[in-house]
Amino acid sequence: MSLPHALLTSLLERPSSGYDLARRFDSSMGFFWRASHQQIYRELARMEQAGWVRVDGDSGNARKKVYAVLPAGRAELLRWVAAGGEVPVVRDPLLIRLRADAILGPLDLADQLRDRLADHERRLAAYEAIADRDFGDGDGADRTARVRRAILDAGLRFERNGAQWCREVLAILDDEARAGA
Amino acid sequence: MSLPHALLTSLLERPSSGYDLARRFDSSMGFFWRASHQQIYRELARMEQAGWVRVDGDSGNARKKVYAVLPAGRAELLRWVAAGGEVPVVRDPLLIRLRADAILGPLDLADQLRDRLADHERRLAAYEAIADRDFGDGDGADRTARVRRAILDAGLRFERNGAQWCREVLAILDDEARAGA
DNA sequence: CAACCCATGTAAAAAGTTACATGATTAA
DNA sequence: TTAATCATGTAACTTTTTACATGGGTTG
Repeated sequence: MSLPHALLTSLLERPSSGYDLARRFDSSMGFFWRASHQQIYRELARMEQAGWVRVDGDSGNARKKVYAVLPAGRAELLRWVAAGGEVPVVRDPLLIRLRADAILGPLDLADQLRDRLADHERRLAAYEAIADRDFGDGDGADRTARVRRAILDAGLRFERNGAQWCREVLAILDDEARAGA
Repeated sequence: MSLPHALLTSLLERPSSGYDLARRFDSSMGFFWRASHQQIYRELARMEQAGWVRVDGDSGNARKKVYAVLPAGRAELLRWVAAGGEVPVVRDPLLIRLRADAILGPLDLADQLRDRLADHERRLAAYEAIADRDFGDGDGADRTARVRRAILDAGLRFERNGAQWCREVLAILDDEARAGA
């Protein structure tokens, strides 16, 4: 499982509450890992049990629990990073739908592809904004910045590639719509 | 859930046993959906219960159960295709590892990136072989072939893009290895 | 004072993974 | 005759999703 390690990484960057982490998993981190707040709260509780994190002296708000990584958590993260091995799973229902379309005949998927394209473009714009803000100045960058930039590039590439594919498929579907009209 | 609909699509193409389906999910179909044989057998049993498929007169082998789609299954598939809506989840542990590397300092990830690159290249070669075999002759293709080709293109693009990204990241990591030596 | 964001959880259901289990057929 | 592949399943466990639940603080 990778969620606890994603959380450890985030907490090493900056001690945070479950709520803060949930928001980060919704936005910037969301493109390579997603998790609901329920998952995050449960996992934080487990990690505290395991002695990987502790609740810091909360700042101001009585309900807010700010977690920080303990040495055991750091060790566990390093162990997991070195272990490697998992291959990410790809699962795209839209491709199943396209396959059904190929077998059963035209199933009117152009709108769904347009939605997907808009999705890619929206995220691409968001990532480009982050790129401009955080890496805009150029290449006087240190190692940390270069690696972080590489992570962002994975997202940029993914969205650009996905958008371009959507356009190609739409060209096929729109073409036949014209021919059929 | 999309697994039953992936199965319905496969069964519409050709009535098959759970074992056949499991093999297809391991190979050609594997790039956009994966499922273990346990999942598949359980799901086929549910689908039979629901009246979406039935066991065909088995051919020869007494143990083999060949499933075929019933009208209710076809209707369910069409309903699900039209419904749309899900956004595929992206979850890549390697990006979490890279993030840990950015925060904690060099964590020796070059080998893992080389493994990932080899993985992309291996799958790319497999998809290109399928492309040559099934779509090699050119563009005198009918609609079904064009849509099927579009599905394969999603895989080709994904692997090419992933491989290219790996090479970029390796350039960064190898660069600093040389500088550090 | 209403609406919205902050903040944390519980419970149940669905989906996916891992381990275990069995037996037939086929090719070397 | 032994090993590989065909063929189907059960059971236990883990992970993820969805629905439900509560209450404080802030701003218009």
